[in-house]
Amino acid sequence: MDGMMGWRVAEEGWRKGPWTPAEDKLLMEYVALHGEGSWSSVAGCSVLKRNGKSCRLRWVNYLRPGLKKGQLSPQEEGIIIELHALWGNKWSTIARYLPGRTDNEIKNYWRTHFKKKGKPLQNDKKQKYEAKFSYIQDQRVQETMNNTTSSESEVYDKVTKPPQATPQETTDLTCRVATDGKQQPNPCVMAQDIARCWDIVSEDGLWSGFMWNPDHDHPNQDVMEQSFSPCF
DNA sequence: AATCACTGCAACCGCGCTCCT
DNA sequence: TAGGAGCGCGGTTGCAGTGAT
Repeated sequence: MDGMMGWRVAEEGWRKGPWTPAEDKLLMEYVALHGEGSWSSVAGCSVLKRNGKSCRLRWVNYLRPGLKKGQLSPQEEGIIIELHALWGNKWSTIARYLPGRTDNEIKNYWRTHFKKKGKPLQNDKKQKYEAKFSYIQDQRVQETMNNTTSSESEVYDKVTKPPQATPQETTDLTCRVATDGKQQPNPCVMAQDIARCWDIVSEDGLWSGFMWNPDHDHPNQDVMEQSFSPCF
């Protein structure tokens, strides 16, 4: 297919370009057998002529169980707008708050719908959201200032920046430590932000439902409910 | 019906971070 | 502590599909 599709022939014998169903099957069998991770060993353990990087990308973006296919809902669109206004191009971070969606998908969606087009309505909406989120961030800075001895700049960093993988921040506003020891954004903080923003946005009639409607199935519903329930 | 332009999306690339030796 | 390997992330590329002319 490489030649047919016009993709370059890979160096070192690796295949590149679109994946075939047979390759997908091989990769799924490999993951079922060995689990996720250890992507560099895929080539050594299977007949797949793909490098580890390619395998990981294919798995994460297409084969992983629980992935949502199809168009993003208006709710998801709203979440992306909000989180992008807050964090910028931290696609993987944003993706954590959209179960079943990948960073690549969100990135593509943003580029397609908001960066390129620049439709007046969408720009208006985005500016509106950004203005309101700026207001919320200011409020949170004031609240945090009242509760800590941090300098204003430090507080702004905590409130506005995406979570960084530094141990010091694992107990701060934006991070928590997962059971595997890795830092994760704290969904509670985002829930509060989004819930408050939700109130504001709802006033405008821009959105029409709960952000993650419990009536809607999604693969990580238990985790999401567990994460968000203390905040609402 | 043919051609062109635009859009959406899958996949690749390079860089930086983390972990292990 | 330094260096290498592996992994994850963000940016970019290129193909396929679709609508407009």
